[in-house]
Amino acid sequence: MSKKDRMGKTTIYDVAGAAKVSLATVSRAINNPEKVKPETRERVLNVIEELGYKPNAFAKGLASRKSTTVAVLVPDMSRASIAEMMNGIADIARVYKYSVLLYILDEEDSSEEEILREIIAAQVDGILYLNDEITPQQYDFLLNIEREQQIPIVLTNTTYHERDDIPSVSIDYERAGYEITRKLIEEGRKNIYMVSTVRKYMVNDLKEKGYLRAMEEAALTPQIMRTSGRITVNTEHFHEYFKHHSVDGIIAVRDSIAVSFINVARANDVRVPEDISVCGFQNTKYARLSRPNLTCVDVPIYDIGAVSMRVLTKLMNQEALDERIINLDHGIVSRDSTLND
Amino acid sequence: MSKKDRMGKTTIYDVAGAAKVSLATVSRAINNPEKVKPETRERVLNVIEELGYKPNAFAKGLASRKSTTVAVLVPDMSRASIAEMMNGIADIARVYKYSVLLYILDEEDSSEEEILREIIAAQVDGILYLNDEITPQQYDFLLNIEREQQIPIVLTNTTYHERDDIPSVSIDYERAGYEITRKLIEEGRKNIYMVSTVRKYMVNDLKEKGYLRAMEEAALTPQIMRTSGRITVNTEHFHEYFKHHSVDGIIAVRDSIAVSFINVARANDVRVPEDISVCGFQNTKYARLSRPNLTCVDVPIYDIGAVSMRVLTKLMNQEALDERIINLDHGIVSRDSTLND
DNA sequence: CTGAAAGCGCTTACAG
DNA sequence: CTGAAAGCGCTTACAG
Repeated sequence: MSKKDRMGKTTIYDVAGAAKVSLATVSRAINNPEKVKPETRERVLNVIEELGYKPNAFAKGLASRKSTTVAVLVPDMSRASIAEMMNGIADIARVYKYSVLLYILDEEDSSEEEILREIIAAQVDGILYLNDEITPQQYDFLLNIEREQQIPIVLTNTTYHERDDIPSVSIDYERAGYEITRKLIEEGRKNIYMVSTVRKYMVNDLKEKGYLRAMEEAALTPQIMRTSGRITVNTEHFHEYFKHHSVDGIIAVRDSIAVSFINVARANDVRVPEDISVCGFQNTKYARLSRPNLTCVDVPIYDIGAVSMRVLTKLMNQEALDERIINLDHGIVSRDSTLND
Repeated sequence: MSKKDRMGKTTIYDVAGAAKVSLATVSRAINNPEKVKPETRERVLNVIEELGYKPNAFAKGLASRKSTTVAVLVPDMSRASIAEMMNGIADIARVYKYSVLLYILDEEDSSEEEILREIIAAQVDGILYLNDEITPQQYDFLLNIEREQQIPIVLTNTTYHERDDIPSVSIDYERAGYEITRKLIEEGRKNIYMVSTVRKYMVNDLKEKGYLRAMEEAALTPQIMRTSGRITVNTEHFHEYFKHHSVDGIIAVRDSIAVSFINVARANDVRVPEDISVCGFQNTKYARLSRPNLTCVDVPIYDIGAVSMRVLTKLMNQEALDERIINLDHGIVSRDSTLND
């Protein structure tokens, strides 16, 4: 009988039998190798290899009360940042042998609370929370889960004001907003608008704050225009703007919004970057496919995912964290949609 | 003690005690309501509600040998199509109360086999396989899993030649390739190139087949250029092409490749669509952000995800399938990168 | 329609 | 360093 033929059906008893030890020893050889004599360990491990044995995850979870599973709670998956973050999360999860349960928040599906209950029932060891529209109630609910259920949580790519009750991994969006605004100011731009979203995302809030700070410092009038994320809606909205406002700088909270804006500008015979500087946030593929190429804040999305998963593993192991609000470094990529003297 | 305070810690014994029945009855009230007297059921269900009881997923999985969990195996998550498919999958999974375990195939991480073993150990009830680079060995391995482990599998957004041993949900990419090629031929294009990928994806293979069929039918010489998916590499590659070839039509297997091509064309003073028609596949955001807007095959990505999850639920319930190779309808969106008389 | 009991495949004190 | 045994929280024949 080849390995394949009973792949996955082998139990710990089979291994114990074949290795002529008790099942307790098999368990130890796997989970606490240092507690079993090298020869025995060797023998057991060989049998495991030979039989293609994989512990039954349910039995293990039930007995140990640990699942080696984490839940990742995300809003709409098709946002470019989320997908790339998942890559970072999955890679690190794999290194630390955690499985990833994916929960996608549905627009209509009102109840995030219900999903969190599900997550708890699933007995996950930790939660990665990627939703950056956090209300005070949601924050409290999360905090309650962390405290009562003893399930560690990490906020990924967002922070909640300055609170560190729940650790977070992100970049300093306020500073990034400030820096990119400074850049346009130094180019000599005066009428710099920030194009943000109608919906209130924590991260966009921070970008706005940084923008406001830079504008005020420079004694310029800040102007925030709010738009939906949808291309057609934005397009119309921007057309309207060109009729009624004079603008020479645009900072969009997302690359794709910046690209939409560039398209409308050119359709209105406004030259980018001669007449107007445009920049975005994230450094996605959109930025490189746009003409002119988009200047933007470079957000290390993959790393944010990876690091937050790493932080979560530490929490799950009861290890102490050096800092609870972790801001990774970001950059600014200067391309052709700004003046860059 | 409020509901929240022990959310998730309540066991079936607590419920049984409070409802004054045995745990067997509680279990039945949940899983086979018709087997318990209405009054009793009512009482039990009320207690469950009151205590905020959620069955422990591990105990349930261990005892029942069913996990109500499906594994989704995907290549690189950041491909636009994958993310959107996940939305469809997650929505339907939620409707049928399945949890989704996410497994991302790593470039370096050679061993897909190893991951599949993990998936089996996780005791999933079904597998959605979204990887469209299938080798004969991989197909056999999957088939073996389906047979030996009795785990239903569905191929999502791909098919394997014409085999239906493993059901698949996709669109008819061969036909789509044919149709989009016909479109350019009808515009009067003669030197139509297909830009495909270096790596061999099943779906791109099918697109190529359709392209070849249309070209041969029209007695035109088919020319396939293979490129990587990476923007910088493509850009250089395309520049080279303009020097040495005369081209008046381009069908790219992905929107983003088409957009790269448009950019290079314009940089070489080739007008789109006057001098050359360009089209892509998928109808992503790239297509709408590009200038000119990109004509492309419209692939119902969300639906492909949703339907394949639905098909999987049927298989997991031992329901019969009307057809094992399901091709959803696709469309062609005519925009400004082609002539569209 | 309901309950007592075995069993799912592990982990983990407890002895030795 | 190793084994016997209890227990994790459910499901499911089997009786009644």
